[in-house]
Amino acid sequence: MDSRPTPADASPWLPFENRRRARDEKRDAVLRVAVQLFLEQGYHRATLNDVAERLNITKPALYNYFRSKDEILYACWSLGRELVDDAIAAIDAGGGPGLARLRKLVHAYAELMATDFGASLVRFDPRDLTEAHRRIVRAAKKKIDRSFRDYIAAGIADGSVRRCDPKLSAFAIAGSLNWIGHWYQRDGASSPAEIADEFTLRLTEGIAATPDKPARGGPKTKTARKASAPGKQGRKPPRGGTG
Amino acid sequence: MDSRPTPADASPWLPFENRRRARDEKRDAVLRVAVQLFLEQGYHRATLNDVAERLNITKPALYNYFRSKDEILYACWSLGRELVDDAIAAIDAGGGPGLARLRKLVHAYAELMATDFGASLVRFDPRDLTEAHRRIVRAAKKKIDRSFRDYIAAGIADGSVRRCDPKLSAFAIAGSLNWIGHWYQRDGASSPAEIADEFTLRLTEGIAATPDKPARGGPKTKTARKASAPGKQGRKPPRGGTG
DNA sequence: GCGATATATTACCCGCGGGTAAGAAAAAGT
DNA sequence: ACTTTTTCTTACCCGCGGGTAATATATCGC
Repeated sequence: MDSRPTPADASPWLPFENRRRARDEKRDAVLRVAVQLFLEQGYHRATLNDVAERLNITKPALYNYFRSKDEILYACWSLGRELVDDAIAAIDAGGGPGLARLRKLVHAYAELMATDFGASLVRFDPRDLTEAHRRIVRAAKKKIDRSFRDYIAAGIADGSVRRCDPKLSAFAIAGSLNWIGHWYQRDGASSPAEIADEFTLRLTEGIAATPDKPARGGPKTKTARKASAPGKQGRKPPRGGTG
Repeated sequence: MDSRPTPADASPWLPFENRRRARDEKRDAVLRVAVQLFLEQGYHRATLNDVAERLNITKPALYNYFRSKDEILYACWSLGRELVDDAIAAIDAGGGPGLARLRKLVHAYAELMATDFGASLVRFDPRDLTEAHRRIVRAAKKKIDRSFRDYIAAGIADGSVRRCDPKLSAFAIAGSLNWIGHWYQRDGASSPAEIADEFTLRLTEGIAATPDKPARGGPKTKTARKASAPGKQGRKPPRGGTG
């Protein structure tokens, strides 16, 4: 019985059936629900009871997988961090002129901001974490910021980017991207891919060395529909469905 | 004794002296301290006891001026809103080409983000407010967004701005500005004026119709040191001192 | 001075929510 | 089938913090 493929987003704790999945899967399920709830209600308003309820379990069961609420928060953030790190690693490995790398990063980051774990990078408050975790967060953010600046600086060096202050330019670009995590919603007018395409263009055309002739034909953004970022992304679908 | 001119940022409730100031001044003092604490610790971590303590009073005394914690939050936000609205009104009154108005708005908004009440516009979570207040917040944000879009659209119409999607461009610009409210700190490397100058340039050069030849000489940002935005800003110093 | 009003204090309530203890129910080992 | 181990539930603790009641102290009009 029960040959249904489990709706992919469903809880592994089916109301009273086969509870036999691996521990890690359950842990992941907790995180998926938690990040969703934390984003939806805000960390402080979302209670562990809420999280448990959505999983068809009770609060204390969560403590089999996590030691505290803030550890769950950190784990969510941590998954998002992995995604960014992978993206950066892939770009670094790829090489190319500074501007090209910057654009890849902008594109990948923009798409990330439209995912739950990606958004958690910018919507969670580090002050809710322990000092130890907070240090890690600070370091990770610094690293991301560094990537933006390095690509810009590299671009200036290799001539693909106009002279500018890499620090403030990075702030401007990253700020714009981070904000996506605050306003993007699945039922919005633009798809993540469209947003990423558009932002990649807009945020880099200002500092690109070559004027770049931005689509004289019209403001249509659906030019680069070809799934954009090739590798890196498909590894761990943050929650494939329509949401 | 005690002829000191009260350090300007100090509490009107001096430990045990002349408590005789006007009600509104005290209310304002509550808000000044509250917004500071809410930003510094986060709304949920900051307790009313904390607020009261910094004012040399006790928690229940606050209830002479506000009915609840979230009302204080709203009042803080509301002050920030006034500042933006004033800025927009001044720009609208001034007229000029779309790009010029957009730049004025960017500049004013950037400087606002470096103030407590300005930052509260983007760092407070509307979900902490009552539904009624939340609606007001939504409307206000929509209005601000509208201004950005309108200036861009006007710029496209009058030829000062290149063709682009006003909606996404506004998102990109506003996002970048909003993010200032998250990273700016008084002891940072750049002053609000410098940041505002730099962002005004960077965020609009991409969509400006005239290439604008951005300072070929070098990445020095102090070019536009001439107090930038003329009127509108000096009216109500958000807290003049060095902070 | 004296009563009325505004403003502050002390002492308290209480609900919410993170976290825990003890034990039931599955799963797994043998 | 039995024990052992893991996982989950029921029932609870308790501290924090928003909010209130009752009362005291200024302040002001007279």
